[in-house]
Amino acid sequence: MPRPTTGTTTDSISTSAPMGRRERKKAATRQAIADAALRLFLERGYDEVGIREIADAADVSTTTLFKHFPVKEALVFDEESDQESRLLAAVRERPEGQSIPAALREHALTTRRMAATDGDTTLAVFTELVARTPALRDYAQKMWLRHTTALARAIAEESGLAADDPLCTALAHFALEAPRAAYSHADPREAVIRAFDLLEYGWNALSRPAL
Amino acid sequence: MPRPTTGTTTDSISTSAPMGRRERKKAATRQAIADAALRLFLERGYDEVGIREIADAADVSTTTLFKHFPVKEALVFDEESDQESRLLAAVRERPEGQSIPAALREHALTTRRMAATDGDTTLAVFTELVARTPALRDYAQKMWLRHTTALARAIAEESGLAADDPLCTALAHFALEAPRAAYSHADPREAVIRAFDLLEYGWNALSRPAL
DNA sequence: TTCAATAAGTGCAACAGCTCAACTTTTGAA
DNA sequence: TTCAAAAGTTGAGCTGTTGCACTTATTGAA
Repeated sequence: MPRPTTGTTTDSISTSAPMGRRERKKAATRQAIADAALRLFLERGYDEVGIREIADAADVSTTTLFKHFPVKEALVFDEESDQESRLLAAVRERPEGQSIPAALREHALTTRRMAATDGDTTLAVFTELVARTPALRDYAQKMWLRHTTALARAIAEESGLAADDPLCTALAHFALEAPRAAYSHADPREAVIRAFDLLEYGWNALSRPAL
Repeated sequence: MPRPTTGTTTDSISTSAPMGRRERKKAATRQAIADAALRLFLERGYDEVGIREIADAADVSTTTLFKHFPVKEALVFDEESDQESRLLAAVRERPEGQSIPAALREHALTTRRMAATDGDTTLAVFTELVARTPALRDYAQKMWLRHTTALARAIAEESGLAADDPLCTALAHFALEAPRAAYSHADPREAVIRAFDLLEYGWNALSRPAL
């Protein structure tokens, strides 16, 4: 998910704990690096900007940069844990009567890159950057897949199946893969919908063995 | 898929065309590189062996090595096109009355890493190498995913759906992802079976709109 | 047989991403 | 005030990978 601004800001973080000077400085450094990186990436393209250059622009050493971001791709994606929360919430707090796959479909359509370009140009440009850069696409995909386990657990709880039922893992994994499967289609949105149809029918047939 | 021998061999290739000296030498060089690489990898682990060392062992320059194999991971996996053929054949030549997902499940169970350690220790050791090395796991996965398009087309032909029906893409993609979804389970075999159950029910419900 | 075109291979330098070890500064608290 | 941990720096260096200029070997045709 994109960061809200590109300008150098010392954004307060949503945690209410009043962090000390130390933490604030650390956050500021991190932010400066991320801002510099995003600006350069948008200007010239991801592959055209090197780590050393970003470090220079943020006025830190490359070593420091890598202490804040484990790999180059991570400079682009922040807030991974927030995403996981939203994903799980989409399942847990879905409307009455909505199936789990249906909730996941909705979440996929509104969140992940499927969002129609509504207003926010910054977001649109950011999205385009990711879409155009294979390394970033791959990384984004892996990011989502990292949440498979948590999602599978949530699915198990919601459905009453055993926590380690392979069916839950399979649904979780496939649901997170769906946008990628749809990526190369003429109409990705439609492709996502159909992919979830597949999952929904299968799930409904299998998740209530009692019926 | 593993290569049959580790010893340096100038294996004849199954193509009947009597290749000239040039092509033969090229193939021999390639084989020497791959053999050296595999031997070293098995001895000391993938990450512990560098490109320069492999090139030395095969007595070629690193430049030459990269002319034969585009990336380090490719040193381990050969015969990618053969795999694709077998995958497509599994769908096209499935027994009468067997559904497409069922055929894919069977193929997944008998081929990819699911094979019980039956006899061939070389294969077992090779499989273990891949399983233990994240970079190789990822690469193997990408390899399979590269066949999504071809598989989707085969599925479309066999089912009578439109060639670009998203349902075919989705099934193809999910079927190729299934082993990975199952990877971390206590009983991966069982997990693969259940994952394909999900796909099979969904597919059967959706692939015959006329019924 | 000769010869030019082509492909394979070489050597080396360089770049990009990333890590390591040793060292300095800042900071929070005792 | 003191002191250990955390944050940051420096600089060297490793690894995968590429570009470039160059040498050979093989081949198909003249």
